Amino acid sequence: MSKPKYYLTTAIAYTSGKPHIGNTYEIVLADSIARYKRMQGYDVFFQTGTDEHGQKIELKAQEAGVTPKEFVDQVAAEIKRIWDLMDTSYDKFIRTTDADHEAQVQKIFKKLYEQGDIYKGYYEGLYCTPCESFFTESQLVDGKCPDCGREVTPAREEAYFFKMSKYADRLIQHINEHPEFIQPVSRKNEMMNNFLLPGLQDLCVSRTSFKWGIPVTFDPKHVTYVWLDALTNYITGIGYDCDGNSTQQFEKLWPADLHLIGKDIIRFHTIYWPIFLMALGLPLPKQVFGHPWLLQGDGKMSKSKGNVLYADELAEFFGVDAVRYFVLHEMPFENDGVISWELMVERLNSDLANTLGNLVNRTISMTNKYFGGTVTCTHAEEPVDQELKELALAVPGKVSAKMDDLRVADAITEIFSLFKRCNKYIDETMPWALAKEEGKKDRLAEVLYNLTECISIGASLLKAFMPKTSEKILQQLNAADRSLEEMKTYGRYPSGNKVTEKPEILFARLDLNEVMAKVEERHGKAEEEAEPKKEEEPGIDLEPKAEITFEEFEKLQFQVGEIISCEAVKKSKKLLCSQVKIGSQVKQIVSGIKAHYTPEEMVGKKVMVLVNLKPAKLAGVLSEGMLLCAEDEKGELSLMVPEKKMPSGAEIC
RNA sequence: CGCGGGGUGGAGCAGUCUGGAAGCUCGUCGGGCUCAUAACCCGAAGGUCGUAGGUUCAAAUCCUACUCCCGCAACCA
Repeated sequence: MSKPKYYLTTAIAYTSGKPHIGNTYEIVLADSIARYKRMQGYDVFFQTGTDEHGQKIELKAQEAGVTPKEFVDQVAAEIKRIWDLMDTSYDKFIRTTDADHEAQVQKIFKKLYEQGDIYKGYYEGLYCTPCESFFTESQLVDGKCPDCGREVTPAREEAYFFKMSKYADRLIQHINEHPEFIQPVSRKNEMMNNFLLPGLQDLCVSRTSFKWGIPVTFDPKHVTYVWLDALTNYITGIGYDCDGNSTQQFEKLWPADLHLIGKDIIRFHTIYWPIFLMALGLPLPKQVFGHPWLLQGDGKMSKSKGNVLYADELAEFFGVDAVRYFVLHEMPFENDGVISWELMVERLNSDLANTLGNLVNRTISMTNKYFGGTVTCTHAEEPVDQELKELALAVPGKVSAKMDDLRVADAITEIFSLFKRCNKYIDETMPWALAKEEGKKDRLAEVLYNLTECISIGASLLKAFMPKTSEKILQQLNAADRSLEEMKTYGRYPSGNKVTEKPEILFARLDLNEVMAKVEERHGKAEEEAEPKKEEEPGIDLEPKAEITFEEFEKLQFQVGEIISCEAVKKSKKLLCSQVKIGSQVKQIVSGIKAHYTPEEMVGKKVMVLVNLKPAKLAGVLSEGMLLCAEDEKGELSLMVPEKKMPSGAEIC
């Protein structure tokens, strides 16, 4: 009998920049599931990849002075490098710029158009011509363009739309009949109540405002807009063909067993994607799991600096498996999790170094010390062994149960409960005391045998989560990796085997202060390098603006202003509201610099103010001018202050 | 009234759907042990479960209002 198949995917990563630890979490989570399913005997196919089209990438590429393709090639390579670094066992890495994907998307678009699911319509909104952007009523500021403040005009852009409503009833029925379809279940009601039941809006599936996308074959000024391009990767990646010539692989793998995605895109995967599939006459994926997010806690550490955590940097400090352990174990099932350097160090020390590493180390050391490394099963049993053995036999089943519910963190906890029990067992049996009594040699051997056996089972279970560590432990114990089936019998470790003579430290304890010092040193360095070495400073080139006359320049009135008080604007995240004394008058000015200056440090500063700017409301607060700042490519801001002491109100000209 | 999530001992979380003795891991303190990576084992302290009402014999759990925090969006004059 052939093995049952299991097809799982991650969302494809958007190639606008280097993926941070939160993005990396998803692929590691998927990897642990894929590996565990393989252990359970499934024929697993695991697909991941990159989403490479869109206006944002077009812009980023332009900024970087390269073609969009060059840009995404580079980012996709970086993403792949990190996925590989994290030891993820994906079978296919699809890119939406792959020729076969693009060809299928074009065919799918055409087919859906021909069968009437896609129609040509107009994307309507308020348009700001200079900015080339559409806005909704609510986005406008004082009825004007939020970007440039100019008038907007009602306008419409030609676009293709997908008729979502046509399939809504079928989808509602499907969701109701398949309670396992949306995971966690709490998300199901959200989708139903917010989107499905009120009535679905048709989805815009093409754009004419940018070029970097898959062209619509029969109307080339349009490119396919994101979801029809991105979601279809799940079928094109395994050989779907719209004309009916799909590969055998596709026939075997589809429908997918699991789409693993971030909770932010659940809507697209549980509503639009199923509807696209219905339109194509394909079965729906069996399950969509929207995992929570990994957030970076403790923004205090270096708020204004880039304290974004990246998988490769974390791996450098802690090792790949420690990072995998952290993200897998620390992530709650439904709520968002937190990651920080401090928490990483704490987890590594307590779980990996103390509980696991030290257990392996002390067991091997004792075996060497008392028996020259030979592990012997003497059957000198005692009642105290029973509990340990029972647990060792029970744990694999518990792990499988947790994994079937996608509760990866809980599954790992189950494995570690076995290691903890082993540590306790050592205390209960006191091998060092047995060693002193000549008549207890057999008992001592049996105790060490039990430990070796239990650690072997635990290590084999770890394979899905920490593959390298699993391998290392088994090697040190000279034990075979065992299958889940083999874990059902106790005592498979061959009596008479020898463990390694020199146990290698699996996870070294780390000192938090040292780690933090290193982190600061590194991040501090990066800044220093950018600051004082002026020769190496790359400089920033801006898009040149149109020339202006001196008369035009003279219309602008700049003066020195003294900030006499400053407070944060409530209900806004980035705004500070300052009272600025300019000569004898005081103006209220709102600025988007909360991330860079605290209200306290603002007070007393003498700054450069554009005084005669038309007042406007920001977040409901009146602003009567503008504080001038320099901004670097990272968005760091620096207020412009006079180089010598100047009175408030002094003209800047 | 933009959308969504959340407030449970010092930290990170479970428990909330399906009310019924507040639990886990870490940290702290005390004790034990010495094979081991100052580790391991045992014990203890520490919580009005965000606030205020309500339903109930019984509320962390259900209902209402309020409040604070986070992510996205917006704001960046």
